[in-house]
Amino acid sequence: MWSERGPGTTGTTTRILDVAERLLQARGYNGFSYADVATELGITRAALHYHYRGKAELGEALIARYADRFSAALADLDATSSDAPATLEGYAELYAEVLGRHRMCLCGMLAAEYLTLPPAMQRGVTAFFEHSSAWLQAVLERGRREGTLAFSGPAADSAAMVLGGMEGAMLVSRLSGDVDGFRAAAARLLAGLSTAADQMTA
Amino acid sequence: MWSERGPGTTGTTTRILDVAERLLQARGYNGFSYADVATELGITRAALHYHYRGKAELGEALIARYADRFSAALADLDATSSDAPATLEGYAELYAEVLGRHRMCLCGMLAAEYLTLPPAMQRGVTAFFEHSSAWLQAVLERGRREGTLAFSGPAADSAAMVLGGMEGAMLVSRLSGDVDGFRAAAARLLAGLSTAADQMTA
DNA sequence: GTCTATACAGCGATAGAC
DNA sequence: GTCTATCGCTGTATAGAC
Repeated sequence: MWSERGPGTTGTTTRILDVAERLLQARGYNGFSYADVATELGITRAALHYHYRGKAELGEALIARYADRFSAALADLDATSSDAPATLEGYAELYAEVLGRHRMCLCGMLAAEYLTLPPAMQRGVTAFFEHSSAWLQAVLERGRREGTLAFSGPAADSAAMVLGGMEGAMLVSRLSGDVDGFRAAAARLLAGLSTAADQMTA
Repeated sequence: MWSERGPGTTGTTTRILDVAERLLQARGYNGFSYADVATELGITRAALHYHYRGKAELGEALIARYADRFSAALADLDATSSDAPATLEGYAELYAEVLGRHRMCLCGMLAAEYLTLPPAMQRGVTAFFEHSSAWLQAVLERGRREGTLAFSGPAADSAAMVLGGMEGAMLVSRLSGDVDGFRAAAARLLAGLSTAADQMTA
């Protein structure tokens, strides 16, 4: 589970990030408070300010850690997937895992609240999507070269379709908690890119 | 423009809804206040409470009006489109118009904040997506019967793909204000459903 | 229908003791 | 590293005058 912290680090800073991350992914940046985090950890708001100067700094740290973890998961997909379609299936599964824990993608959530975020957080969110989009474009172009993927027009357009499709399917599926519905929608989306014979029967 | 109010009704209640709607679509339910709406209208917060008992009631009214307007736009597409692919293109254009005004779909925004919403608003959001999904399924099945659309598996899966794809592409495109990018991604998504010869070159 | 005035809870943040 | 205490601000909401 790329999205879950192992039992490795148990320092206060890590525990703060873990609690705040869950609250942010479930309720949004404007939907949780320092008090929520502190109460859950059994400490006071003032103690939180020792670790993170303010909510904005906490937010920046959350984006940075999430982006690093996601980036590592993408690199792992590159290293272990047999071909481009398998890479894309693995990509969809990253989102499915998050949704299975009743959460929204952290940066997808922040994208909705974008106009209310501190500038540094806005930059982090933008960078996350640019990085994801660039990675997707590379996968798509590789697949087209390999002959395992087929699509017309710029790879950037199809990358935007896949990225947006994952975020949006997640956003809507979370309302009913329907992870299987998400997987089915994601599979349909990717089937439109595949050259495999089962693309119409998958 | 289905998403824009004409100069017809200029009553205070309508003007309140117009201002609050724009704030909600831009900043989210937890991202604007009664004071924001009142200030922009040049009245006090207390006056707002005369028209809407509380923020929750205002939110319910916003969802109801938006859902009605959207529903009417869908009915109009049914009545005026030549075939299923044209209907889907019109559907995508509804979202493009909203995005062109630098807004997120009202219910897509509320989907992100879902867990923080009053129960009555949650029901409204759920109903909006169920209605949209049912409409999309009907369009897809009609297109498959007509031979203008091709997809495998339950229509519900492809409907979820289209619905989620629109919401997500919107969510991400709004960060950079790239309406053309949205249109391109939406076109790629719909191309995967079409039986038309230009689906690989559109 | 809109105002002033006010109540009260919650927020993020800081100072200073331990 | 965590506490208590407190500040200033903003949030929603209400009472009562006009």
